Amino acid sequence: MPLLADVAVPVPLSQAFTYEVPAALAGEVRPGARVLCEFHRRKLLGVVLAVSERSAAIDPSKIKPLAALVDARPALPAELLAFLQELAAYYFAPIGEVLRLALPAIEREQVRALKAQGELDGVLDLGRAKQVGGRKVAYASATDVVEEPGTLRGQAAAVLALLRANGEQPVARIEERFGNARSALKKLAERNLVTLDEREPPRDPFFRRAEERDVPPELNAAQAEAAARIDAALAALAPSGGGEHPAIAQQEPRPAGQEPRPSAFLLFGVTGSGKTEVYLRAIKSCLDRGRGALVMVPEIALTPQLVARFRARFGDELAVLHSGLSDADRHAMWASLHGGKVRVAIGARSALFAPVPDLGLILVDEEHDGSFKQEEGVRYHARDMALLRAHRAGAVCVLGSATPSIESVALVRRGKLAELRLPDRAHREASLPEVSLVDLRRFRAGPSGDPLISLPLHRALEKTLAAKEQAILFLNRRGFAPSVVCGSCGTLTTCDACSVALTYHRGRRRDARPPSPGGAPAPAAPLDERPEGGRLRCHYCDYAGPLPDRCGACGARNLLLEGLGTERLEATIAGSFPEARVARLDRDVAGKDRSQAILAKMREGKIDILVGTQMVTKGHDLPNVTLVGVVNADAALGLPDFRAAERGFQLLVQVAGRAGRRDRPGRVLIQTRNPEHPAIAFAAAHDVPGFLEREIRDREEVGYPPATRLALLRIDAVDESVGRGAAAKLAAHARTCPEGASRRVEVLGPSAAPIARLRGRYRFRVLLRARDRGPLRGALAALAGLIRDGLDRNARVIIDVDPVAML
DNA sequence: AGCACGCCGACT
DNA sequence: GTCGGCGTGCTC
Repeated sequence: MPLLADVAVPVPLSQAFTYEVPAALAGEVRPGARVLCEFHRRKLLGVVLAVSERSAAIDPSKIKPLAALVDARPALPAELLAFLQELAAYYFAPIGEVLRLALPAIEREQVRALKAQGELDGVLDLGRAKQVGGRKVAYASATDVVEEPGTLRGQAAAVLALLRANGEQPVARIEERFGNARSALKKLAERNLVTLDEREPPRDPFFRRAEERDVPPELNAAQAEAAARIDAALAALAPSGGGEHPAIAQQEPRPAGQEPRPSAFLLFGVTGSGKTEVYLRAIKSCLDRGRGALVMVPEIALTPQLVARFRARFGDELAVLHSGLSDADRHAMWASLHGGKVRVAIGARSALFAPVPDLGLILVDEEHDGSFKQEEGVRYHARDMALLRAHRAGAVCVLGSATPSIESVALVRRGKLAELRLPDRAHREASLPEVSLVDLRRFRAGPSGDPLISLPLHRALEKTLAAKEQAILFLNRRGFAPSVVCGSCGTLTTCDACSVALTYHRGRRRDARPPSPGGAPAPAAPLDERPEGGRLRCHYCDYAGPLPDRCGACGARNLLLEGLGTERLEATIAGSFPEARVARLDRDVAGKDRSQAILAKMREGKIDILVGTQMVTKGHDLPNVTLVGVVNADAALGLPDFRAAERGFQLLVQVAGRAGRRDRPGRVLIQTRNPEHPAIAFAAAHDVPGFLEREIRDREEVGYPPATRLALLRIDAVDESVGRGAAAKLAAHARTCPEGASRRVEVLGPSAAPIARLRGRYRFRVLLRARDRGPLRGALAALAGLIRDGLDRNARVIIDVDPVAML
């Protein structure tokens, strides 16, 4: 019987493909290793899932041999490989695409080896795989040979002197100083005065400057209790499989139902209660037991300050994975984990796939955060998958938050997570801020004239400035004016490709112009008063264009800029408080490092009022901020999404947590037209458990998660009727499949998506809802078949299991 | 996805 | 008369 390998290839198909393992590679091809294989007249980089001696299940004449082995040692350890396969099955995602999430770049060394075998002839790009490492750099160093006096001239003499003085140098560095030093070096080398050699430059995958080690602080009682419970769970883990080489020892997943005691936790701790210190202790005790740990944080939370805190405790034991990494650095991080040199990884969503050796602990900080859900490609939820990976690996998982997700709270109630509470702020003197609601129906506009800057908010800002303290104004809308409306016919200017309003962005900052005196409540500025150089932008596609001078529908020259975005808020505030230093923090002003720079200025007290979107919510410890104003709390609550209240609540609590962190009491003003809304009322009362309790009951009532499970089919097509037809066909199929027919799976729709057109494609949805996961999976399997070969090819269908964004 | 094969319009 | 449009079939 032939030796056959199941290989996943990077195509959007869920099956693996069978290849024959050539005799020459028989002992070396192992699961998790990358291979080159011919696939439909192309050569692709695949991953071996399994190898076995067996008779082929398909026509043996179709089976091709593997072309080459790329990894001597499998790139994906068994634990990770098995986890990825389960993830692919869970999300009905093509296995090849899922594996790609976890694969490292190819080392140039490997490429060279393959070229030598002639296997890369005709392969243009290795399936877009990045290449790193193995870049040889030439170094020059002086020998002990002494030159004959007077034989060296000018540059050669200077270069030699430099090498003798400073020791070995990269040739490139010498060239920086001496132009083309190459010829001089060649001459020197000929006379044996210098040696040249080529090798890989040493790469320090970590930060150059060493972080000073900290001294672990004393824990308070709650922290100590939490740390002890996590430690007990770690102690109960199966002993690490690692002998001499912990990274190579690969652990078999423990059979289900054999869990001795809780191994997954929800760490529910209010802002400032010291969750991070509990994480640090947990990691320490995990490392002490010889196992690796993985820390996941939301995208924006991975700041230098946070990393510094971890590095202060773990030094070079820490691999930091983030989007700003170069390919080479990313690979170096990957390799140091894979090789077992480093056992702790910290990163955002994608760190879920880090090859942490002998995984013993996964921490998910701010587990409620929406950025853990990947919203394109493989739509996985990193928090859910963290629980799965930990479970499979026989590791402990800790989810932490001050405002836990309803899902996690439900898991606690079902006994799947053990709850750990940190009820107090770590610094006792820091008290919770005083929250007051401003009912916008009852309060008029303040002196600025804008109804969204009420008199109480205006007065509070004045007071804060007078006390030389800082304020944050939170507004969930970018741009200057969120909508542009014709004053004559009322037509809203929308994007040509998307069915959404275009936002007016003023763009380049001009001097803030004071509002018209007398404070006329004019949310809409007349056309001729608006600054030059603004553009209309679509926040959903990349469209940006000039503001037309007349209405596209009726031709009237009467377009009005309506509503308030962060740009306009910044300008209005600057106009109303000319003595204050006002800055803005949103996606438009903040490139990667800019936001850190703005927050740093804030921390240094060089800003008095910071205006911004979500980004200000996560701003780290800003001790002098005593006022937080939520300009329009209703904006987040009105979305057509069953999670709108939950998200709004989390946002309010998080933003309120920015106020008054040290000795100064903080104050939070929440402006709303709906003060009775539970999200607002409970946030104002600092009553997180109360909100969770109520929200979980509401979800049960309306039959949404966590009371039920959802899968969303998103259908889109350039042609509206094609999309509509495909959606109808899918819905009909879902209703007639066994699970649909028996009503174990409820089918809602088809319906047009809330954003009915996006990037030129019409969008439809079909929602599947079930009490249990099993039937839902059954229905999805049936639909996956239909999607594969029963639909109009011009319609795209995306299956979103456990959807978060319902738009 | 990609890449071929396969049948119908405007061009050197 | 060809070059080339993208419809659909298939990939071990």
